[in-house]
Amino acid sequence: MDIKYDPTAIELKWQTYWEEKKLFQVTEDPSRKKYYLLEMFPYPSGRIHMGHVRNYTIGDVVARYKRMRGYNVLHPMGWDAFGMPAENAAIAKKVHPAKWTYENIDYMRSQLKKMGFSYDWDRELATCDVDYYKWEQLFFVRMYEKGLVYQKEATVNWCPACQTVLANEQVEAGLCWRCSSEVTTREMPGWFLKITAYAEELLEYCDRLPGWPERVMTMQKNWIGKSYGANIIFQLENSTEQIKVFTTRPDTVFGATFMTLAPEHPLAVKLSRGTPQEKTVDEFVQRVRKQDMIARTADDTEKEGVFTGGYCINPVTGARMPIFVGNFVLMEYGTGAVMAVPTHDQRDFEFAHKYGLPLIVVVQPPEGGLAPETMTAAYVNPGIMVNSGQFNGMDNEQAKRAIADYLASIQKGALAVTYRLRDWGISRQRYWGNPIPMIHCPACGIVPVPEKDLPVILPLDAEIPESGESPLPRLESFTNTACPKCAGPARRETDTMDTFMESSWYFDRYACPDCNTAPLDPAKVKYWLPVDQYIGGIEHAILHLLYSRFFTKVLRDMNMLEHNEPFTNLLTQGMVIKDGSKMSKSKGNVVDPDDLLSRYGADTVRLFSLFASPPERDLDWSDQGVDGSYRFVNRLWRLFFDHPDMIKASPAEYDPGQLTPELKRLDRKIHQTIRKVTDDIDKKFHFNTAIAACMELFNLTAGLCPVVPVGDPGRDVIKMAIDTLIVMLSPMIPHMTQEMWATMGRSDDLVDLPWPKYDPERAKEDEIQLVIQVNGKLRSRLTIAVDTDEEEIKQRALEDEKIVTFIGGAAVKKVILVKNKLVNIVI
RNA sequence: GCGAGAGUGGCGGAACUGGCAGACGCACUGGACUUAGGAUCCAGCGGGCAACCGUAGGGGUUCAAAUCCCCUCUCUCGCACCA
Repeated sequence: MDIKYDPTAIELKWQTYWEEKKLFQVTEDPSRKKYYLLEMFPYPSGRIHMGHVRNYTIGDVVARYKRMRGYNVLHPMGWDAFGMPAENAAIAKKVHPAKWTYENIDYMRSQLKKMGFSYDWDRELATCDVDYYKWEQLFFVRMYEKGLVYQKEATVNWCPACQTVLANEQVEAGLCWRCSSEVTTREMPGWFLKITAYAEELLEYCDRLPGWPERVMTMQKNWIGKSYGANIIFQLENSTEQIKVFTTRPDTVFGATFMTLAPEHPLAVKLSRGTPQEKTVDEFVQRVRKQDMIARTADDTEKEGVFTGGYCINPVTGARMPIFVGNFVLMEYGTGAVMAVPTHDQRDFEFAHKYGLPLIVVVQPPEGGLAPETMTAAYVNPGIMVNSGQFNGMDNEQAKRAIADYLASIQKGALAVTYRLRDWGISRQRYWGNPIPMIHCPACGIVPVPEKDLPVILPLDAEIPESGESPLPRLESFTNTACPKCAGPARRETDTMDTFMESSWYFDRYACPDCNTAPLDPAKVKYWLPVDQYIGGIEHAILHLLYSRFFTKVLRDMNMLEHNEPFTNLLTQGMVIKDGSKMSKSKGNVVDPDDLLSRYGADTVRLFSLFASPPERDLDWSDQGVDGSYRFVNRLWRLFFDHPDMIKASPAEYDPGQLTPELKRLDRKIHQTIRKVTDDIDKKFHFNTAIAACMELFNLTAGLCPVVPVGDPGRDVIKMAIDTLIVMLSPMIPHMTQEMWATMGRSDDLVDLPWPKYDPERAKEDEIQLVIQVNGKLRSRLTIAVDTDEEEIKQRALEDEKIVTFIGGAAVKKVILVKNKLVNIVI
């Protein structure tokens, strides 16, 4: 027949067919098991990159595979469409963020379609659509009513390049998560979501998500950072005021000899008022607070502090403790005040030495001998209580509880738990985002926009100034409004929401994208959610995944949905790298999907993305490797189209018992390959080994094809092998396999074909190459029938010519036989 | 520093529960076909002439170790003054 493989034509043909037939459109069907497969939706930056190609190819194979396994598969796609780059483009290219965004979406959608992904495009959504973001405003107002939203003046992370506030999660090692600029701090009002109200549940459920990678769970647990300890109250000297501290070491309170406050602590400056230290303290506090996040949290920043002039009283010893301000104490954690126990905390130890403060040992190691004069470092291991009144002699672990109880009895403290997790600051001083539906009234204060007045529409007639600042505060048509309570003149909030808000519930909305009476349709959400398999990059291990878990719980508590966790299984795929590093313009190692598509077609690109490495590992992009995949695809094509009899309909049934040995081998290989491919995809998503197995089957088939003449009954086995390959490879290379299928005159769509089954009997080997070892070293082989009698095997092994020479005259000490594997003769 | 993961040919990567190390692919070498080959097909391909040696290095357990245990080294990722 000699038909040249022309991927572009074939791919367009089938993509059009799929689209016109709406083959991937799905609806709820209670009679079938659903499977919700989701890949993280992209930011519409302009064009898709290789990371998307890989992520979405992996997802598409799983979606198509599950569908062939009989599931009703939901596989949607959309756009995370609010965000800074649109504003940057507006300045650089003089194009409105909306126009820029929607044009990008159009182009990227066409790219995804060219890849042949099986999305239900009818569910497509863009988060910058009013019909999407208006519901988020409703959530916001309801959360406000539930006390989960509040505004406060706070020290916030500020990215000078993005000119906006960042949440704690969005600062990575002191740098902005998006642009890597150094983050500074600022005092400003902002809106916060009370994610801390869910800290305990978020933590607890970490252990109930067995389908998540261990390391993601660990990162989330560490981020939430639960610590057990106690709060302890210290009375100020000559004052009724108190300082509360949190400590994980209540057992060491008898050794607390001074106090350290965060520079932001209200008492820090107050205590020095009217003392000789006033000026020093003010200067110190000012200096530390001005430092950026990096300098302040860097490893090598020296611990320093100043005396405030104030004292407090140790509640158990009555000792007078000087109060310091220290640069290493964080206002955000605990209470912003630390009781310092220099003998049992390394930081306090160093601080005490620097400023000549007293040391009292209160936990003595089992071997004893710990004394303040000879200590070179804090002792932080377990031990026996000393210098601690009635607690002396107690094991220090027990003393934690005992001392906390004692403090409670004298009303000076209690057991306490503290989390590292902070509330989520969601205010962004940006234009291209979801407006926060709040109104500031000079008379009534903060008033939420009533639900009936929602949505607050982001005005599209705004122009972004050269400076990059948000135009909203100066846009009077937007800011001027009437107070919903008193009808007096009022001003709209001009901050917009963090774009992570939109990505925290888009997966719910996919279940009911057209619902226009409510954000979510409970019945549809109940059918589809939670997501069975979520796939995306590890870079969202905390950010997006933690926020989404939080949102799910909030929406659950608003009775919008019923499940507790959004993603049952999570696959974090590795990066696509080239020449040893991540693809980037500056390195000049970027591979453009469009180039690949025009040169090789989608099937080859998909195949290589899957074949080059298992999904969770980084993928090393290799141009020559792509050639290899292209070669395989061509060989498959030719084996089919170069043999006219292959093109004819289905193979006839044949009796495997009647086959020649070599064809029987092929029949066996077919069944073994189905088993292997099914296992690899189902259990581990290891497409690379699944494809390798298909290649093996192909190689065997192609080798046999010329030696089994047309008309020979054996052709049916060959035909069966090709048929099976087409079906099994169809999730990976859907276009060409469908073309081959149709060429055979078959009218079914491969996506709806049942996944092939294997016959375990036919997959069984009847002969085994048994390995014979002498003292654990390979010396000979023996071909035996499966399940040959053990004695017979031993006998034959010992009689083997090579083995006889190896053993020589030596006495055989032992013969170990591993069934159907090997014989090891020990001499 | 703490925590997690990884280290296998020239390269990407295979190897079930300890049982033939290197599947599959790339690169490379030789050959065939050819005006030509960056197409295709066939053969070879860890090192060593060999005995043998080989899964980062060293020790151990075992009849048998890439796989289990101990020590060391290297790389990647995460956390990093969290009281």
